[in-house]
Amino acid sequence: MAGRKKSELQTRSERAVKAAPDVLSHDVMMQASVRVDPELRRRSQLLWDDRAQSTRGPKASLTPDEVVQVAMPLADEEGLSAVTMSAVSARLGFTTMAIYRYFPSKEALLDAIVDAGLGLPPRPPRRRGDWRGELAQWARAKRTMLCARPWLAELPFVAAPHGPNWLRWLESVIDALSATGLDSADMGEVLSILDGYTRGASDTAISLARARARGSSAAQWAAEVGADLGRAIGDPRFPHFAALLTTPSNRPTRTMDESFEFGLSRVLDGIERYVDAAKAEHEASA
Amino acid sequence: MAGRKKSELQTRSERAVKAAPDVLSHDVMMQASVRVDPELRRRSQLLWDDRAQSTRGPKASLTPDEVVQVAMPLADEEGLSAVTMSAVSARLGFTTMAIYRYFPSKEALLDAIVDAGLGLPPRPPRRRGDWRGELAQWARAKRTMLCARPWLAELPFVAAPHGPNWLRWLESVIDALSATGLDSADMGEVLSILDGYTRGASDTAISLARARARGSSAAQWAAEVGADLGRAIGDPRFPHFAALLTTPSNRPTRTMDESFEFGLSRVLDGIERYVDAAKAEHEASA
DNA sequence: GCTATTAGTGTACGCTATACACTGTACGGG
DNA sequence: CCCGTACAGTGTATAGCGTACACTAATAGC
Repeated sequence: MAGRKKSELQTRSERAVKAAPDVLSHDVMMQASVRVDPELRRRSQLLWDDRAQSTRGPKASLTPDEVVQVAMPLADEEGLSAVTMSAVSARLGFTTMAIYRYFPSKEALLDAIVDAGLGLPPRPPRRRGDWRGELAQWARAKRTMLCARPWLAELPFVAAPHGPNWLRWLESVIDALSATGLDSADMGEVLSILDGYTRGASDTAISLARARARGSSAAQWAAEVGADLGRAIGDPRFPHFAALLTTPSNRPTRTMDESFEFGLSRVLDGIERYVDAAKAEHEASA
Repeated sequence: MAGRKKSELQTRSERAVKAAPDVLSHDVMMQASVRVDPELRRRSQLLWDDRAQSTRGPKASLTPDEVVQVAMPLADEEGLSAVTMSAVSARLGFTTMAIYRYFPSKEALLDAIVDAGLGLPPRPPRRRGDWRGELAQWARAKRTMLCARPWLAELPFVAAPHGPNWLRWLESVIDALSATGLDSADMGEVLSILDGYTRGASDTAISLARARARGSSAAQWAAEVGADLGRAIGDPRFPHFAALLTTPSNRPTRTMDESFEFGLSRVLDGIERYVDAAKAEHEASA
């Protein structure tokens, strides 16, 4: 902490990197004895520990959870940028600095808000074993959650500490994946495909919903996006895209939900093919 | 513009939404006559127009492009948060307010920086028609680009205007997709799967690279993430995840690149299956 | 040359996060 | 019992942000 000049808030994703992709091994994940950035460690701890061991002094009039429960509606109603320390504290009826008794920085508060915003993953069905159905259910639930809290998509996913709810979602999808019989490494990859698709598709839905709220109809949203995209028509640099815009589909138009389901099926197709192949290979060797 | 009180910067993704997914039809995209938020329209225009029709008055000592070309290294070197109006102007040797002669707001400048940061998509190969190979090449190029400019991932993808380079990437992937013979609606879905996977996988790679830059080894990154994730081990709420962490893989560990390739293959498998089915159906009906 | 237009400057404002010194409260040890 | 200590919440101050606005000075058309 000592000697740091710049605002701590800006450290969330400050340091840029030339990014040489490299080994991310399973084994290395298990080495726990390495020294870790103390600030990140602290933020992570705040998400997990119940810190209630103080005895002396006045009683706290709030809990960290109360602060989060007040801040979240603020984000829901007025967007993430409305979540300022003073706005949150005003809703609580305290001064701005009071919040710093519960969270050491806005960053830490946001971590908690995000994790609370994730909520709980869907309950597994009673009849287990249909991994494809369960993965689909998980993806639908996640998309619904992300669309319900669009401000989650405004935060850089990268480098945020992972709280209890984040881990619950992870546990949930791994639970479903366990029925595939895949190797643990493969499970990780499959998971990243499914999650990547789900988040991307949610972005699209959010983008539509947001424009809808801004103005009015889907038509207006289309006009806004189309204002960019429409430039492509007639521009010699974008012939295929222009063709895609102008060529009408010969089947009935899909709704957003149908689009999501369509893509989800393709994703699960790819996964299923690998699961089957892996199963066959496993049986052959046994 | 008149009467707006809040900082214009915060409007990028300000208005939150209850998000009822709905129709996103192809036809509605084509209705161009709808009224559009004038500010967004303005920002979009700035990305596309060459605005050089002034005649009277002193000559401009800069161009918008020069500003962007100075701002981008700033983001590369010191992260997105280092891109402040005063930092950019200082590098240019002008006062802060000078930039506002070229971009009406920081938002508009960021739009331009992002589009410049996207760069150009890969050139299509001479031998055309191998759509699977071309899609893979596109995804690899996009991942490389995203990893090289990790600050792109820090900006909310949602609702940003789409500039020329963004459209070039889109054109490029649609070009490759054209060889599939898919319906235009289907192409859109397939594209969203591939792009979602690519962006998600890039996030992971960035996260690793960033932690590497912050501290040192992959081991340290693993310790940071593991500090969160390691809590799961022994926690009764996360049995499957703990099992995944502790069960060693029986095959050699994948590198990040190998992981990406593996997932990419699964994604393309799913797409290929649909392409084949669609082709078969089309031939049957013809 | 006059004048309208425009590039860049200087100043000021409101907003942000948050450091720091303070006040008052309430428990635990004497 | 009461006093000292630890801690909750307040008040004030600061640095930095984006940007509105009034200004100066330079340019080109009439």
